[in-house]
Amino acid sequence: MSTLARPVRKREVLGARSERRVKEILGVARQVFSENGYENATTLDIARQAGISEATVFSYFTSKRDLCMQVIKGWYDEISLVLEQEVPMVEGTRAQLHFVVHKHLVTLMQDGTGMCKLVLSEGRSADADFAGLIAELKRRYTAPLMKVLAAAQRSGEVRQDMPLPLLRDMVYGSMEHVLWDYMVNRNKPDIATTAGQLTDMLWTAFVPVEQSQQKLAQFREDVAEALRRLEN
Amino acid sequence: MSTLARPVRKREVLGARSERRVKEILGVARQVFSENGYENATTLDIARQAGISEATVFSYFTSKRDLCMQVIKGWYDEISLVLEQEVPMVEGTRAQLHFVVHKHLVTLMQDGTGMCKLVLSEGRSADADFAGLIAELKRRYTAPLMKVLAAAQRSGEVRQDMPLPLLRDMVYGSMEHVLWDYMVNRNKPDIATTAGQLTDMLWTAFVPVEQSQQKLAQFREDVAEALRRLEN
Amino acid sequence: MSTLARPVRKREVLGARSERRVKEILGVARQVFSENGYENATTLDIARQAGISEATVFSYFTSKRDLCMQVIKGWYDEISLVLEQEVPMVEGTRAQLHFVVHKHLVTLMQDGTGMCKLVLSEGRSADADFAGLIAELKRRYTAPLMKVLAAAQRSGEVRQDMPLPLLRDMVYGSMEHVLWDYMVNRNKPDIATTAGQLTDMLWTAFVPVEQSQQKLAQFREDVAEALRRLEN
Amino acid sequence: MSTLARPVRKREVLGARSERRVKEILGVARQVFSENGYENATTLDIARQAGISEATVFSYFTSKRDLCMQVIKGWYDEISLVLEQEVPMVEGTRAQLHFVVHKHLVTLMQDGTGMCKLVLSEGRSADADFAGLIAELKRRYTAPLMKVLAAAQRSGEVRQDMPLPLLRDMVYGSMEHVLWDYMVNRNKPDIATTAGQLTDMLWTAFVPVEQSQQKLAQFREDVAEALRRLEN
DNA sequence: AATGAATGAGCATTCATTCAT
DNA sequence: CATGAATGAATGCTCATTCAT
Repeated sequence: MSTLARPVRKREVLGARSERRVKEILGVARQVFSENGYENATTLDIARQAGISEATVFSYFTSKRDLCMQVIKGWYDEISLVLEQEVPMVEGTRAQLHFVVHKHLVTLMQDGTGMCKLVLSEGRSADADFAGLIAELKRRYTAPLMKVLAAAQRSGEVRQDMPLPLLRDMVYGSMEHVLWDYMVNRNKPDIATTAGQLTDMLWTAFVPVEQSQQKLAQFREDVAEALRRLEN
Repeated sequence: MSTLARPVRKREVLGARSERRVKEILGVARQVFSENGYENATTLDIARQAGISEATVFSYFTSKRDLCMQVIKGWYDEISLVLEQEVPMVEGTRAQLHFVVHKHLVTLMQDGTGMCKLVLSEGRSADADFAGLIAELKRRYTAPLMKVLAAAQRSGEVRQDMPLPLLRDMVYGSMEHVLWDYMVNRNKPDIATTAGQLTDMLWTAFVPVEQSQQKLAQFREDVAEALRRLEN
Repeated sequence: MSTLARPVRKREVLGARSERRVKEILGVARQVFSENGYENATTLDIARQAGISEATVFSYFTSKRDLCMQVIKGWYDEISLVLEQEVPMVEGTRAQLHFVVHKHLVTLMQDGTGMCKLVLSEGRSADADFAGLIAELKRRYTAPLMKVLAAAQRSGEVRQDMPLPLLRDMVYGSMEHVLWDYMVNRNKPDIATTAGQLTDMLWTAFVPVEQSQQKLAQFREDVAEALRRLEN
Repeated sequence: MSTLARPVRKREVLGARSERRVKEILGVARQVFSENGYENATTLDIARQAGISEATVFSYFTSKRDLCMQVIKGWYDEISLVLEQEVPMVEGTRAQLHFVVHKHLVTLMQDGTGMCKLVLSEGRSADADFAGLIAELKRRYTAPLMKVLAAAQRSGEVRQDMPLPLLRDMVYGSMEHVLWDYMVNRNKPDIATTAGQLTDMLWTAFVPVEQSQQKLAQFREDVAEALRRLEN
């Protein structure tokens, strides 16, 4: 099942020209895969759009699946790198959350929804390797925000009674559905506005409740206590 | 809406036996499609698992696509019906939100997430009909909650400065990611707990900020006033 | 290969109701076959248009091929019968030729070219039985004209230096192409006019040459003889 | 004219080897199609007989239909070219008619009548493209004779009171039936003889009636006059 | 290094035909 | 007598992948 150790001779040592080729192919493949999805994209299509032969594609990548995985990995690496570098430059937890949300929406929206579809749809696949890799990439991609939220939880700036993964799911899940809506219904919302609104609500949800309902509860407790004393 | 008018050999469902067959096939197909996705599922596989010939499958469904659409529709119809009936029986907006969240998680979790995958993956598809149908089904499925939230917005119980679709996206998006997590990492969370936490945060996010704070302030004011009078 | 002696029980003894059924089916089948050709006609289509089930069709006819053969035979029988009865009622060889030509064109043209196509196209088929039957039917169909021409040849009214089959081929071949033209190009000529012109030319071709060129040749011979004598 | 713009895997013929392959396949296909007719010929059969895989066939031809069309076109092109070149080399209208008739009979007879069957049978077909192409090819094929006849009509050498298409139909229709006879009954006539007889009759039918009779009368007159003078 | 050429393995779909009821 | 139901056997067509040159 695993695609290791085939007796096929594939290029391993990459010269400068080779490297350029690889990038060329990856570029085209990203486009083709994101436009058609994994199953409906064809290696021929990729080769033709890259101006090379199918055989050449297969001399740089062991299989269609391999190529697709590299495409996805490349995309994640790029965007992850950006987040890793830029998130720390933003000050304040809320601002960082906003930054991540905004960046995510902008990036996936401008990509024409292609990569979004690809990652979301093909992220599963019966193939375990595939799914595993994606999970790992996703972990790296969401790490910057996770770090921020974790720290905020430790400092008490964010609710501590909620599991961190749940917070993450709320952030990325919400955005994903927004994007999905855009993809399917083709009605592009104003990114800045949506990012603002989303951040607003998310932050409201994340902030410790003692600042609102919990405080109320506490106060209610105090009053109850006062009443008890009073009755006595 | 778009089925061709060819002299199709498709049987109209008439007798009781037919109906059973259709359900049988739909059942198997749901399984196969949700396990492998549309593209990787084969009609032969479905036929074999149903213990019938491929031809028989095609005598009840005009095409693979048709079959898949009916599978998805059937699944949505089931769950939509439940929601439509039960949501109104729950009292209070927050409780209704909690009910929907809990139901959704339970249903998809116990379904092995297969249908979830299928719907999410095939929701796009190059085919317009397909995507259109799914969009419609989704609309019906989310309608009960949407009604609740809309009413709550009108009554001021829920923030009015946020677009309704965004609220919906937060609810369903968050849940989807939770399920995704489960699917990929196979770590099944406690559904009741997760549903509670999610509802908690969502509700916090939805409730008008001023309202909760105002309420708090008002309450504090009232109590303070009462205390003053009492002490006097 | 031959379709004899299958253990299948087919209806043999036909009651009055059965006979009606057979005719009904044959009527519909003629339509369907002539509209779509043998290969593209389906037994389902025939059954549906006859308002019965496929199974019923197969209880009256052993196979699709059988049905088609009977259709063709029925058509030929009808038109042959007419010719056999009416041709002798026309007086004069030329008039009889004209009658046959006109009848043939009218019949095939009004039939919407369907049967024409069917007979002409499916007349061959890899099946020897099929082709054999058609040949026989054709023989009967062309017999009336053949008789007329044969008699005319014997009486010297028609050239005797041409094989009778060749005369027949000219008559039916010419007409067939005229019909073909109509079928493909959809430009319907005036039947009466075309029949007249065709008869005119055919008759001119059939009439003994001594009445024209042969007479001339004879005359030339005479003159040559005279010249010879003169030179002597 | 009507080939789809899908990302077809069809090879463009480039090298010498490709060209050979194409011809190889076309050769086999001509055989298979003409033996079994379009519907009963299978791509697998063609591939096997060509000693290659089905996939290879489909890499040179977009579809079965495409392949068949090319076969027919190829055949027509060959024979059309010959006629276009050789007919003008023959002198005299009658001789040209004879040449075309003879050539046609020889060609189709030696071809085993397979192509004849194919063209006749598939000339219609529900497919408009197909029928259209064949009509065009037929037009080209019959053009040389048509030109000859048209000129002859203009010069008065051939009857002007008959539509040109009718003349054509008589020529090709007659021949077709002769071939049909051969095909079905397997009695091969002597081609030269048949060609002569057919030409004789056709020419008799085409030549203006008055002309031949007038010529005869004129000739008789002239000779009589000469004789009178001579005798005096 | 690059590719033209070839293909094995599938897959959805069709349809004449059978048979239990 | 009629048929609903079921199917075996084909068939056209696709595509990732290999390999000699």
